Amino acid sequence: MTISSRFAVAIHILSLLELNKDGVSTSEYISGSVNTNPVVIRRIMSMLSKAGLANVRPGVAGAKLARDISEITLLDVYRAVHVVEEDGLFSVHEKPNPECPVGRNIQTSIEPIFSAAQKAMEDTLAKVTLQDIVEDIGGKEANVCD
Amino acid sequence: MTISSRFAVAIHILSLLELNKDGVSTSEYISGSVNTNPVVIRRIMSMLSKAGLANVRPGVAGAKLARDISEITLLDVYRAVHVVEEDGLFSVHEKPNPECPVGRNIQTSIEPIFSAAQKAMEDTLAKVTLQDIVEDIGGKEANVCD
DNA sequence: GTTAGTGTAACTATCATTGTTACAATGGAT
DNA sequence: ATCCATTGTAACAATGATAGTTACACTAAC
Repeated sequence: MTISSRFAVAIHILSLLELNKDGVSTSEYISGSVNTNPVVIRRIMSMLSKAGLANVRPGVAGAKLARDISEITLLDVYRAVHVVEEDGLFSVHEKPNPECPVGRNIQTSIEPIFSAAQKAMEDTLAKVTLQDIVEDIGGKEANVCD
Repeated sequence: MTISSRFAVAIHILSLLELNKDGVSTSEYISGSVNTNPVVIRRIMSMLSKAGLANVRPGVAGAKLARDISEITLLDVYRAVHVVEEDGLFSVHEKPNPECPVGRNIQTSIEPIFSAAQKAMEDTLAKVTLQDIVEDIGGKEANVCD
């Protein structure tokens, strides 16, 4: 099991929007950098747009960041692309036997721990901004895709 | 996406082995508490056995814990059932365009962060032992499944 | 009006998960 | 030695998510 690459692609997209901020970032252009189908990009872009991270308009070529990259955390991106639901990282078997002490208590015993573990992961994402990524990626690279 | 319920079931199984330590915990018996098929239990038990957390023998009815529950962390269980590979919680798109500064750097920029986030989650699991679970579940419950 | 680009539905292929049946192998009970 | 409950595992089905693809309606810049 893995968390969908949608998340990584979304980070890629937003970083590219920043580094290509003076150019026109169409889904075609972005898909060339990500190396996938433009529709995949548009689907993710739609989620980013709904989450208020990027702006796109039908008919108008090119997406733009909706906020400064220093104000977008990886947690924002992660939530935007719906890769993991709230308290939904771990799944728990649904119908344990209520006749059994273990069966009738296991869910409530485990859930807070699973929840805390998920939160620890998400807190880590919250501490990183797109700016950190872009600095790491493009700080030394002068140009954008040819 | 969710982490397989194998993990939750494994915790359930091991907790049950503890609370039923004086009884005979066959896959049939356990499956009754988990409410699933005995084969599902045997499959998970096989992983727990390989990981040195439980002992089972072909032909001999009933599994037993291989260690004291205070010495088994949820991380041990999580690793045992292979729900997430090392550095494999997040997936990264595999072939970004090397011609593009973003494409050729995104993977190495993101990976350490993904790795740290995963580690934060796993560290949380490492801090909880089966004893914590069993105390929470069965501390007040006197009996085991009828 | 033409045209490039976005939005989205629909379909495919692939994969992991979970449950199921089936059966060989094991070892305790008799 | 035989019986038989149990374990170990292969094989298969059903389900659901993912990622890619084609197709096409809709939008707005020119």
